[in-house]
Order: sequence, then C-alpha cells, then structure tokens
Amino acid sequence: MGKVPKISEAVVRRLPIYLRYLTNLQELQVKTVSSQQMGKTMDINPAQIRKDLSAFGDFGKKGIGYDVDYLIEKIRHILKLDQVIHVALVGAGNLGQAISNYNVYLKDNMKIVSIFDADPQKIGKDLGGLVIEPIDKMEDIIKEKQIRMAIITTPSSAAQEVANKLIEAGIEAILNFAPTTIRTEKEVKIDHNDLTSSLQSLAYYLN
Amino acid sequence: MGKVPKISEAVVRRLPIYLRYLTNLQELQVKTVSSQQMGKTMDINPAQIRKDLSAFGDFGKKGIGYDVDYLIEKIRHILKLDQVIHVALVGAGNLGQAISNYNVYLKDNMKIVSIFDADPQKIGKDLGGLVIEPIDKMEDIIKEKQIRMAIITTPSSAAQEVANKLIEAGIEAILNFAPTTIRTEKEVKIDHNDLTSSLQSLAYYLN
DNA sequence: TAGATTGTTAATCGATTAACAATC
DNA sequence: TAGATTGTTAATCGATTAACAATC
Repeated sequence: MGKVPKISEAVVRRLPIYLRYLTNLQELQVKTVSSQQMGKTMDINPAQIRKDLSAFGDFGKKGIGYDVDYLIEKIRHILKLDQVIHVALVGAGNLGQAISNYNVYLKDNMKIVSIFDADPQKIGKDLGGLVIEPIDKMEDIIKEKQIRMAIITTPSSAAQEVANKLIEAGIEAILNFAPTTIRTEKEVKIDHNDLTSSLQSLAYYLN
Repeated sequence: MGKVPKISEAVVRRLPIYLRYLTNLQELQVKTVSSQQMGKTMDINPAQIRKDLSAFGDFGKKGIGYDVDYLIEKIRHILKLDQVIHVALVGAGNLGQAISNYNVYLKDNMKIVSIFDADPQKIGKDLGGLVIEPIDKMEDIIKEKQIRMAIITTPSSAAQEVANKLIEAGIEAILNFAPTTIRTEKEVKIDHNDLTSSLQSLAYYLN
C-alpha cells in the first residue's frame, strides 16, 4: 500500500544500512535480492526487512524478491537523498577536520558546503576546499546557501548555543558530536553521537 | 536489591549520559539530585532513570534523591570504568587521527595505548604520542599490552578482516566506524557508528 | 506446475511510563 | 509531622518475529 504510517526511528536507522548493502550488490551487477539474503549479510531478521520496506510500499515481487535498482531508488527517495542537501559543519577542531574529509563519501547529493568556527585563528583558513567562516556569519550563510542540516563538533560548552543559533537560522536537523545533550522546543531532529559515551557503554560488555 | 537482572542495551546506553551529567553536578559542588531534576536536564523520563538505576541497586534515598558522589561511583563501577581499560585504534586516517586526540577526554581509566595501520608510509610515525604500528604486530601487541577494546577506523574493505584479527587476539569489544557491518560468531560486543548512515537517517526528518 | 518469496496478521517480546505504597 | 522522592508494580506502548495465505 502506498500509505505512509508512522515510521519508528529504528526503521529509519536501518534504511541507510539497506541502502549501503544494495549499492554494494548493484556494483556487483546483482539484479535481484531476497529479504533472506539481505538479512543474512546484514544480520537482520528477514521478516523485519520486509516489514520495514512494506511500510513505504510494495517494492518486492512474490516468489522473486526485490529488484536491486528499483529498491535503491525507492529508499533514496524515502530518505530524501534524491534531492540536494546542503550541510554545515560547526567546529573546525580535530573531529571537524576529519569529518570535512567525508565530503567524498557523502555522494547521494549530501554535501558539506560551509564550515564555521569561533576561533579567530582558524577563520579564513582552508579546510577541505572550504574557507572557515566565523560563527557571526552563520545565520546569513545558512540562509544564503540554503543549508538544511548541521554537524556540531564544537566543545560541549559551546554546543547548546551553537544549536540555538542553527535552529534560529532555520536548520532542520542536527548531528551533535559534542558530549552534551542538546535540547530544543522547536521541531528540529537532533541526533547525539558521542564517542566517549559509546566507549563507556562498550566497557559494560567487557569480560 | 543487589541483584543484577538482564540489562538491556538501551539502559547501558543511558548510563554514560547519567554519568556525564552527574560529573557536571559534582563540579558544581551539588551534593544531591532527584530523578526529576536529572530527567529535566537530560530529557529523559524520571521513572525511567529510577528504573534503570534500581536494576543495579538501591542507590537513592526516599524523600531525598541520589547522592551525587555515591551514584557516580556506582555507575563507574557498573560500566567497569573503575579499572584500567586499554584500547587499540586501528586505522590512522583522518578519523583515526582525530580520535587519537580523544585520549585527553577519556579519563576514567580508558586509554588508547596503541595505533595500527596497514600503510607502510604511516608506520613508525607519531600520532598523539604513540608510534603507528603495522597490522602484523597487532596480535602480539594486544596481548602484551593487555588491550581489551578496539576502535576501527579503517576503510570498509579492511574492516571485517581487521575485526577478525582483533577478535583472534582476544579483543572483547569493538567500536566500528567503517561503513560496513562487521559480523562474528564469537562473544564479542560490536557497536557500529557510521557517520554516513547517521546523516542519511537524519535526512529522513527534513521538511 | 512447483518452488520461492513477498506482504501482512497475529503472537511475542521488550521497553517505557504512570501510579503509588513505603519511607526518609 | 508534612512534603518529597524513591523503588516497584502494573499498564501501556511499541518493536520484533513467526507464520502463512497470496502469488510470482
């Protein structure tokens, strides 16, 4: 059914995994794949894959499986990767510098188009082909370049204020690497990705 | 009850968030905190916080709340952060270099003690005070330095093989940044942290 | 056709939240 | 004591999985 019911975050987190795997298959000239095969490689229950996908439409063929090219196209559309998405990077420290190099991997029309930092020493310097801009100019540049997503790699102390400014400027989604919880009243999606927390959680499983 | 029932991953992911917040309070000389206050700052339901903590023991005082110092000590113990944990970093590319600088933040006795790379050009070079070692020496060094956790920042193509070697050498938990699913038959905890997937998931929430 | 595989329902499993007795 | 807050039970909500009719 072409209906779109409420989609859980868990489903949305799996879609990029499916997409990546399907793209691998595409490169190998594979034309068709079953949920069984997909599940085996990705370590995901085949029933779950079918259920996830069926929430967006009837993409498969009974007795056959899924057409790789077609499914890629559909998932890309669902994830809005069939449109150009401009991304801002805030914080040109070690992690920010590393991430600025990810532009190469962010095909799919997603692209870091601006980098901001508060440090006067860094402003004006080049990073991955982009000039580091001051935070003051953030709002103007975001509007001018129609930037819709942002990655925060500032220190914790600056993260909330930077987020406030980003949201004020109209940013719709934020990926936060600073080890602090960012809150907002607005309808903005915020994803926290904190290395220290990840490592600490992992430590629980030692022994 | 001092009993430890089965703990879900969701709980384990929240513990470092609690720990970080409590450490902030400690620095502010705050002695006591209620689940209500905690929940407000961290955007987590107070009942959930109480339930999470009560799975490990009776840490609070009715009518009072939680003693900050005591709760920090308890959570650190639960997460095994009260013991020294040696970490290996595999892949000295952009991301690996950025992460090697995180040693500063990884107080709590967690420490990157070795860095490995396959590129002969990089081997022998210094990174954050550590000499980059060849993958060949990985197994020996892991055993020698009693390394128990690893961070993979290699290209996707190398990730599974690196993981196999790490597991072979006795690594107990892996944080994988390579954009590929790592699988194993062994009892090893693997956490996937893929920037591209995170950004793609976020794109779903645009508009 | 016979075999394979989807889409979907129903069952199960697990996680979150509300509510409140216990008690500091 | 009166007010506050925990620990925990029960209710709710949501996500995963098994099973199978439909059908390619």
